[in-house]
Amino acid sequence: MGVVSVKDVAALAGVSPGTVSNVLNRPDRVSGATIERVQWAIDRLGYVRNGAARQLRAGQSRSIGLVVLDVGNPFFGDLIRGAEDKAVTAGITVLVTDSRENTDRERTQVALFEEQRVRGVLLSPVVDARPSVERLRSRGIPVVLVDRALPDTSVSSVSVNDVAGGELAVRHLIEQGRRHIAFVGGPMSIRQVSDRLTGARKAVSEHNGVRFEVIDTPELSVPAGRHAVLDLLGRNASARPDAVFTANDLLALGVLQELILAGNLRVPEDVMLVGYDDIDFVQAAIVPLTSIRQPARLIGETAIDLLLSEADGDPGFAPRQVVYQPTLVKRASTASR
Amino acid sequence: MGVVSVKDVAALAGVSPGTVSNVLNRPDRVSGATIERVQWAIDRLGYVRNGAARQLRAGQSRSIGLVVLDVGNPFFGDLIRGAEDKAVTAGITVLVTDSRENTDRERTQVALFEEQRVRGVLLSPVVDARPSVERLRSRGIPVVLVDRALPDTSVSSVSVNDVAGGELAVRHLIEQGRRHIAFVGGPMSIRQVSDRLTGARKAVSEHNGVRFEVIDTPELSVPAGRHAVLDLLGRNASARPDAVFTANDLLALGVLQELILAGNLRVPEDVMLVGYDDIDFVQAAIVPLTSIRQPARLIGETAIDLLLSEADGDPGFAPRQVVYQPTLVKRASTASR
DNA sequence: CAAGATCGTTAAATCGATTTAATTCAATCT
DNA sequence: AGATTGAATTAAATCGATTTAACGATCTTG
Repeated sequence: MGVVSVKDVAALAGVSPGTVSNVLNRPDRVSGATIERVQWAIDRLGYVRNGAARQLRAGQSRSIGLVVLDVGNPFFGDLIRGAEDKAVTAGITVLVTDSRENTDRERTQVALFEEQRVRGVLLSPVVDARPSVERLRSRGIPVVLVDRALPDTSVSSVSVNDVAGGELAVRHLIEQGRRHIAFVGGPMSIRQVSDRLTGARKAVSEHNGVRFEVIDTPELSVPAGRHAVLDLLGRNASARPDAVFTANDLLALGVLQELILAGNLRVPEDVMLVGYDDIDFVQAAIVPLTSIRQPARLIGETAIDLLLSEADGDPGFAPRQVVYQPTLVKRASTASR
Repeated sequence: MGVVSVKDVAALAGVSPGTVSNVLNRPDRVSGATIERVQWAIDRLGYVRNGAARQLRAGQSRSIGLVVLDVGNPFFGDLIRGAEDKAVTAGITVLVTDSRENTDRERTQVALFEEQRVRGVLLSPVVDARPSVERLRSRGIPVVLVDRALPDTSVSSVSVNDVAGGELAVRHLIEQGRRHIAFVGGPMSIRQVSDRLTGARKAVSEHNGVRFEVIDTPELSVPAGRHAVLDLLGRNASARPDAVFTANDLLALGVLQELILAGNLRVPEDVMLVGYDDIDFVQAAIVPLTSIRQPARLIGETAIDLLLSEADGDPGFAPRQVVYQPTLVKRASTASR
């Protein structure tokens, strides 16, 4: 029993394997009566196409790969949904893997997609996208970078201006009257993090008399945020920042949590707080958080569009770099009385 | 250029394709000198195995499929991570798709995995698991249900006792002195939801003089939670529940948010609140939420273990149903003064 | 009515890697 | 020397679906 192939179906329907294939792929070339007979045989035997064989012949698969930095992060959850929605309408499946912000895993996963001869890859790269991009490119597999652009224009990307986001956040804090700002985030090897920091510095440099400091974290998580705060708690009021900008919302939630637990510092009175990503949860936080919003879903959708147009090989195709602008969403964590 | 195959590698290295394959798969059967020569040719040409061809011959792939109800939900994020961690150690890749709590999507995705001849499928079913399970089973593809068991013992599953979870939550509310409890959740077609409700009813029935009502929601999201509250806000104090138990944390966060925004009802004084899943964010909520914790990561890990042992076809293999017990995590939202 | 066009179908080649059975050649044994 | 063993390698078959070129049958058309 077990494996039912076209041959079996063909035998039962009394036709050749080629005809079965035609029924499946170009029914217009087959007579009505034959279609019915073949369909009946297919149902009878419970036949299911062997994807591997199909793909081997076709040379490419019907799926695309998506490598994200962290499936647990709701920002990527939204991005994935945007991508999937667009992909299904094109009859294509999105296969998701999680690189965990780890270069080795990213490499392994890209290599797997390469072996699978996927139609294309959406990549949210850990550090330097170039090696992975080169690899895929040399094999003729289209790549679109998400949430990150490359300096040159040879590869398509959909990103958000992270420098602008950092600027927005810190400028807002300065406008709210704060003069000692701490940036919490890391590792700096992640481009989004360093870009946001660059933006923050830029905003600081536009004003005189603003102190700025950086607290490096090993990862972008709630616990890392909590840990980063410990350093601040011991200081006396004059040495302590009166505002914190974090590289993402998870960190911000961690910071907030630890401040509340410590009990002697109030948000926003003593410390204002701005996060990044505007995930659903920040508006339900102990103190609703001001955050920088990125159009996650839209990024996913646009990325699929770019990828498919590149994969369909329009002769006049040229890589495009789409850059969305982030927006500031003000909430209680930066409200001045 | 484009496609480099074993043939090209073999030609350049001056050996037969079979030897190249041996170098790749059983290097012990090949002499040292030959290995080196082949490796050199592989590097030189940038050869990458064609997964489809490999799999066609092998009859099965090196990946397993995981269908979750909602990638955006951190509970599944943790589950995915647990599964991936276990899988990589076995050299297997996890392909994730999101059914969006939609039966048609689930069917499509299961069918895709079927075509791909995956090693096995981890399924978190929308409604009735049976059709999908039957299909995969009849094709000899192992299935493990996650976050949901089937009444009979013919299929492996890793789940959490949702009835017990509902009981835990409501019993706690009653012990805290509440006597009018509302359950917020839906759609009831999702087994987890109805099980939690069953547990809640059970706890209610063990005490005299406890009022209980059900507010049905169309989905398990923050907005759905907010919407569900609107009904309660208009009531006067005697008709209003003094405690709410929600089918998951997202709903609870929505409920909390709307109560805070409305302004006239305090948590926990006027309304106590218990959520479900204990996602990271609930401890950073405006009022840290009491919740029912499920060992998400552990579920993912265990599911992979069961799947692999079934796939490896130990002769003495029998399906196992692993049921974990949920635990109550008490926080401010149910603190009595 | 013969020559061509059309339609439905099929036989056979193909995609690329793996595997089995066969072959070669050198080393070991009697 | 002749026979035996063993290791290294190869030729050829195979997995299952798709596709190309060819075929026979029916239908047009001049």
